Amino acid sequence: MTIVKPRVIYWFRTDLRLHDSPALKAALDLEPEVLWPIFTWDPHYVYHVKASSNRWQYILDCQQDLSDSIQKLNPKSKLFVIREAPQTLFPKLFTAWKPTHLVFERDTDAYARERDKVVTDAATKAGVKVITRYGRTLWDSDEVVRKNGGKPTMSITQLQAAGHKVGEIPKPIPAPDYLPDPGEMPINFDHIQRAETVDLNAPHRSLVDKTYKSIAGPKGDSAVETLEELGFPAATTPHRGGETLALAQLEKVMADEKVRGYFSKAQDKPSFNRTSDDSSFASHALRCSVPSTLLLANHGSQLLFRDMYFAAQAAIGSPYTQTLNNPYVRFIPWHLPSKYDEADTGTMAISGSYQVDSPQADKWFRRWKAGVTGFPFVDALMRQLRFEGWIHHLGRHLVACFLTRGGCYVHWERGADVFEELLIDHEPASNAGNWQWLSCTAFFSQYYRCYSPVAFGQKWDKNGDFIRKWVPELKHLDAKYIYEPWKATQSALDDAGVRIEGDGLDEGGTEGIYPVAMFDFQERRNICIAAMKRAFAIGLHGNDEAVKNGYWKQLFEKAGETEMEGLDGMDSSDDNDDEGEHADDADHESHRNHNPKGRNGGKHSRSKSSTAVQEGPMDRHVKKLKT
DNA sequence: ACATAGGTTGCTAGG
DNA sequence: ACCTAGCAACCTATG
Repeated sequence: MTIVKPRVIYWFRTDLRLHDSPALKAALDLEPEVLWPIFTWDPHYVYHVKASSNRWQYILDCQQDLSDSIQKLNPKSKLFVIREAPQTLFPKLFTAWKPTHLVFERDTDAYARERDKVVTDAATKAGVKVITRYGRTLWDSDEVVRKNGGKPTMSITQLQAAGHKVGEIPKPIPAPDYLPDPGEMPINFDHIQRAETVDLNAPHRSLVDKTYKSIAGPKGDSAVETLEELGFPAATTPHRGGETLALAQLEKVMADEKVRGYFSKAQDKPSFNRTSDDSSFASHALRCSVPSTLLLANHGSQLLFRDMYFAAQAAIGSPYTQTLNNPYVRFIPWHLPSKYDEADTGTMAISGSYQVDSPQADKWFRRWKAGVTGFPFVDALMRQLRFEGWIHHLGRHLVACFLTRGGCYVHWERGADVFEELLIDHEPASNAGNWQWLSCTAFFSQYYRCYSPVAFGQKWDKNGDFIRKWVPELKHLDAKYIYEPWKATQSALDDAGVRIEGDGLDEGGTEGIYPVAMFDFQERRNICIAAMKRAFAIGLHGNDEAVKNGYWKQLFEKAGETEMEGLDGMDSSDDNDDEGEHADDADHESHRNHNPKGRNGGKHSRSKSSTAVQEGPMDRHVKKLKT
């Protein structure tokens, strides 16, 4: 009898790190004869998930740093990057390389689980043993869900109670001090290039996409991809990714906090300008480099929210990142709703595009995205987001509230799309969860607490230094007006050398011109709060029949709602919303947007929260009326 | 059943 | 600089 020593493929995915990796430890505990550290480029992420150059650069940084760290431990090894979908690649590797084990860190999102099942089934068929561990979160999200009665964790109390039942958070595992040699890596099989026709990133590519041109890259050495290979222009972010850098930053922050006596105090006053040198770096450190357990000491509360979102995602599955079919998110008839993939009736997953039910709301959305809303604090944040791929999480609160329930009344899925594209620290579970939180569709519901684009920033930055940095048009404006330039006197504007005009969308950054504010914030705030109140009274959720079959519209109309999908803005009545050429006829019907006060929908079966997951009385009502 | 307290991180006016 | 009450009134957790 011959004893076969383990030959292990370690499959790196989002866990681009060596420290505190239970899965990597499990792989090394096998005492393998050979270990292949590999990364596979998955077309799902390349073509179906929007990402900016900054995001790609950050991920490539993480991969390159990991590869360097592996090579330091064993000069024969590195991160071998293979350009093919894992679902088609692994069955061929199992035959060609003859591994005994495949090891990886589990994910909680629906796509990854589906993909991993395909790969795991292929492994089983090929006689390869699969070992997985959790490792991205404080507790195993699936365990948390189990201890929470199989239900998603929709509050911090639930998460803490469930986490307590799961047990102690394990101590961080040190990085390994050796790695076995990689085995032979014959590529004696056909390379399947991408089959997809969809490419959500096409508009952002400036070069020809060569991502899948060859299985081992242009030099045939399985090196980390470059932005050029991916077809993206150079990144603008000053933030670099990678475990080595992130750990060094963590060490510095902890040392600083000790010196300043902040060690036990979770929160300093937010500073929107500081980034990599303060506690806010935690979010992008978490993305793929620094294990959460190492951050626990001084970022404890933030991490609990993250675990809450991951466990919610683990329980809810694919509808977690959307409204439709999601029993746990409130239905609110926001503008610019997602288009759903008609062909894919099984999951009803969002297809990435949206309906322009209101040209006005669409313009507000495009101005928000471009950082030309005419609200300087909003614009500063959105411009920093685009350039750096990072903004302070309180800044994220403000711009998210402004786009959804506290200004534009645009669907939170639009905002989540933009953050997904631009944030280098983007994680789907946290992104969707936070957008649901801020828009009061799940996790949080106090919609009358509404962030002001003027007052919120002033609390910490009276002089508007943050605005001056990112909105240079207003650099010399008196601090009295910097948050609300529409109030500035002509002489103050003249002194600052700025004119307030246009919508900021067409000109290519004309110097000395800053756009007119999109709307009167107080007015929009009141309209939105009133609309939220009526939507809460109607009480629909993402899986209610009335939402799926469109009957919701009649319910909202009966309640006298006008601030909703499809019911406004089909004329160009808004006085700020003209295209600049026909300003004179802009004031007709200017009162059209005002909500009639009065009847609210409260009488319509206020579905209690506990009925959200079942068929409520509303559903019977709807079915009856539908025939 | 019902009441009460609490909830990452709201804003404003007033002391 | 820092606190409080009032605003209008959401949901969850607990006893």
